Amino acid sequence: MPMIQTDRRLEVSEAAWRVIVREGLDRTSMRAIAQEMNCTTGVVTHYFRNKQELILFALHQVTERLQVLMEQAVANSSGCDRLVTMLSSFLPLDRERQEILRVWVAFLGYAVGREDLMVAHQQSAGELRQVIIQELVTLQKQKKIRSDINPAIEANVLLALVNGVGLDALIQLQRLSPEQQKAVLQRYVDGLRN
Amino acid sequence: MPMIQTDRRLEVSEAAWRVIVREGLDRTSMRAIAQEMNCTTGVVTHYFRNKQELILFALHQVTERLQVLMEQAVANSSGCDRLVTMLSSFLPLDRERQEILRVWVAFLGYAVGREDLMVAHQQSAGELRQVIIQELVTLQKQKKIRSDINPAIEANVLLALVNGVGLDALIQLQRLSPEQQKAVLQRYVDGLRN
DNA sequence: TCAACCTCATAACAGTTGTTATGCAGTGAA
DNA sequence: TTCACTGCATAACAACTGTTATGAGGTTGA
Repeated sequence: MPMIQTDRRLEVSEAAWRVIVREGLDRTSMRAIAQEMNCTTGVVTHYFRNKQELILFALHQVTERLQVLMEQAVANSSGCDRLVTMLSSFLPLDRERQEILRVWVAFLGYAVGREDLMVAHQQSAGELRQVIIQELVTLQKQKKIRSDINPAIEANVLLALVNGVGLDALIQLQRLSPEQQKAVLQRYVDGLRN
Repeated sequence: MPMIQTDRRLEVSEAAWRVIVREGLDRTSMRAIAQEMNCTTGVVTHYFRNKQELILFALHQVTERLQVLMEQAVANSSGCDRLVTMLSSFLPLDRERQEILRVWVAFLGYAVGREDLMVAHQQSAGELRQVIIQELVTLQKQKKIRSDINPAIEANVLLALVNGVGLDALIQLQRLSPEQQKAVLQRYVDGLRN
């Protein structure tokens, strides 16, 4: 088991992301990734035991980057606004979040029919859900949101809403504008207020 | 150009669906589909010019089946209940709708990085959106829902909600139960009432 | 009967896939 | 220096991919 530099693994993973967004996940071969890095498959196979490991690593980066975005939101606001900002991390409001969404969707489709990958998806989704639950519990203690709200359930609904709005931006030609996306989220959260 | 029996094409398409759900879209090869039908690739290539055509046909079946579900809803209810029933077609409440959702997600992920397939997705999503818009316009004329609602925008939000809730059932281990899914939809639509 | 056609099996094609083995340049430690 | 090890290129492997050509059996209609 060689000592492995995380930076280099990240480089491979990011190259994989670019190929996924540009060509699609099923056309993201070892050779395509290597070419994207201007090197050969030797690099890819050196840092990842096999493709499965690479895929899982790249998928993990989705959650990683989403959590970074959410933490930034936590730092810069409070109350219900903070919840809205956190959930905005899932909306494709800028180039970065659009890319995250596309990669996420590509992996999700790829996970259909592959139980192991779907489980990995469920785990990362569960982590994000926990963050939202925690936030809802806090808001409820502060009496910022209604007491009849069940945080565990409401977290699912909130994530469903932002994921759905994100998908809308992907699949609808007459899609919601970024402002409308934010407005939908804002209005729904306002409905939770005390 | 041979005269082609639609029934046989449907058989191939349905076999493809089963393979997609069981094995994943990228492992759904011509040979796998043929094997699912207990015959050889000769059948598949006979009824479809190439794989692209097969994929598009199978994707079209998603919209087809969703529209059938929605039409059944239209026939059996009226008012806001009808809207709820129509939108319930997108929720994975039974085996059939679960299968539709999985195939839909598989195709969507497959469409990332393939502009032509994404456009096909957008077209079918647009069709479904039109149905919802029409229903909202009707409800508004009947003064069943608020007059400040913009049907064109609200259709996106409603579809985003049901798609998001559907995804929740796929990716969350602690997912919303079918009853909770319906309740979320019902509560949101109630909020549109006059 | 015979010819046209639909339906499908079989086989071969070139290209791509993930994986593995091999080897070479560089680096740091002994 | 010598030895081990990292980082990576190269090449080969079998398996699998979509596509295409060929032909056989059955049906239909003249």
